Amino acid sequence: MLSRLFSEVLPDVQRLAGDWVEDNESEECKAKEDDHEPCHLEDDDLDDAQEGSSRAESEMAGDDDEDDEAEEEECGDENSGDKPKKRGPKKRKMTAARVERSKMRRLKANARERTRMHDLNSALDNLRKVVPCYSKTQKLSKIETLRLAKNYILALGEILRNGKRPDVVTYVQMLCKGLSQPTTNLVAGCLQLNTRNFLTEQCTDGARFHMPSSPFSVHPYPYRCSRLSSPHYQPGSGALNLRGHSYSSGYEGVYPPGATSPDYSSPDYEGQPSPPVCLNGGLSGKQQESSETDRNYHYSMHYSGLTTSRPSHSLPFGPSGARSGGAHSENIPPFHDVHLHHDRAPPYEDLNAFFHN
DNA sequence: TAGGCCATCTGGTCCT
DNA sequence: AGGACCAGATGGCCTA
Repeated sequence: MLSRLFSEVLPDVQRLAGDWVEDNESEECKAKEDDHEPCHLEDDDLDDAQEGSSRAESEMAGDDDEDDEAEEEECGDENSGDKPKKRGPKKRKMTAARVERSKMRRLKANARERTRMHDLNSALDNLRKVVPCYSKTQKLSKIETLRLAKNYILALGEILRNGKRPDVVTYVQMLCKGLSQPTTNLVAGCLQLNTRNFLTEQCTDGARFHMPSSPFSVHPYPYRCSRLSSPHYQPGSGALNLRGHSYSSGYEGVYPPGATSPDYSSPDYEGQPSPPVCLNGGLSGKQQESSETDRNYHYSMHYSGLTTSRPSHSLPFGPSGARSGGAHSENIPPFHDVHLHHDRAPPYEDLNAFFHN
């Protein structure tokens, strides 16, 4: 909470800090003018910064008391011995003023670097929002976000090349290639949730869902995982293991819910959180740990402006967050705000149309 | 406590 | 000359 607040406020703070640095610099300039010293950085300052930063650092510690009279003093002491004189520009001692300027440069550079990293992170956040699984509370790590994004691109490219939709399992496998087990479980869990949501919606509500944007094909047979069909299968305990081809629950061979796709062609689309499917509800780990019969997950589904609640929705996935990891970590986030994006894949028809244009 | 992830600082390099 | 970019170091936080 604090960190989020901090991150939101930080840019402003940084701007303020930047102003502060600027102000300090100008104040410093005033001080230097008072001392008859030019406030602009001199060549030797740059030299100090570029060739002797470490030296500056070391001298920063102790030379602060040095007065400016010594500034023009050459470093003759180090050459006073038998050692041959060093070539190159003569190094000047770090005066207090130069140390201050060096500090200021460093502060400004730090602020720039922070801003740069924040920009990078916000771009990464935008990327998180457009890859198939998105959660505000359980963010994918940076590296996993990049891997998933790469897989997503490759999967979509594969769809384009083959001209046909992959089945869900294949799609999940493509997406999860190279991902860590927790992330694999998270993504697969998201996809399966999506699938199951659709089932529930359709069966209990008769809701009319279209899946124009789903890249999935109907699986020729209801997929049953080995674990599910195994007598040893314990509901709720099954970790998805896509790499081992052990899936904890059935991909029922249906389309996941499609949704009103955002206008990706819109220039102002910047990876807004996907509106189509939003899972809310008590899916936190602690709740799920309560009991087997308590695994009646309530969630609401936002779909084209429609919000419904569905009780008694059983999940074969265990609880835990993206960071929980572990052999049985199903890495299912609390689902307070999980957004599923795979339905954002371009409609097959659209892809074809695009292909033939 | 170890390991993963992250933010930040820092110095070096390259570019304009 | 200054900024962007990069990579290493460091310390904090969180979870198993």
